[in-house]
Amino acid sequence: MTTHKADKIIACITAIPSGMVASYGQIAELAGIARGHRVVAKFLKQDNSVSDLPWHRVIRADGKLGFPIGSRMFLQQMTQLKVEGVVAKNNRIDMKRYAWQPTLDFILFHPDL
DNA sequence: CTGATGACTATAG
DNA sequence: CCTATAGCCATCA
Repeated sequence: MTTHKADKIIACITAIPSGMVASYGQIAELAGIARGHRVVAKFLKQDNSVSDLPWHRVIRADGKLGFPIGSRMFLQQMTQLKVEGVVAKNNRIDMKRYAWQPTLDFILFHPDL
């Protein structure tokens, strides 16, 4: 996907610090796509080619992952998150604790977002 | 332009 | 906890 929106989405996902996570909706808003959570989902579904993209830090707003519990991708994502210090209990992640709060400087650094 | 799609979300029961 | 539903929006055929 070589679109204008894609670049912003990539920029935002890349900005998520290790040890923290962000929801699809959160990324969409930061990328300038209000209520475009599904756009982010579709993007990740197709563009899995981008290397060094911390896609594992993008999870659902309710703390669950975007993959079916127990699936190969699910386990891979959970493993990677655990490595970064993000632990889940009962296949869920405590958003109150791990949700990334974009700093003001990040937002100001991307006026167009 | 029209309709379909998607690793989503909020709400209701 | 679960399923069902409507809403969502950029992208693509």
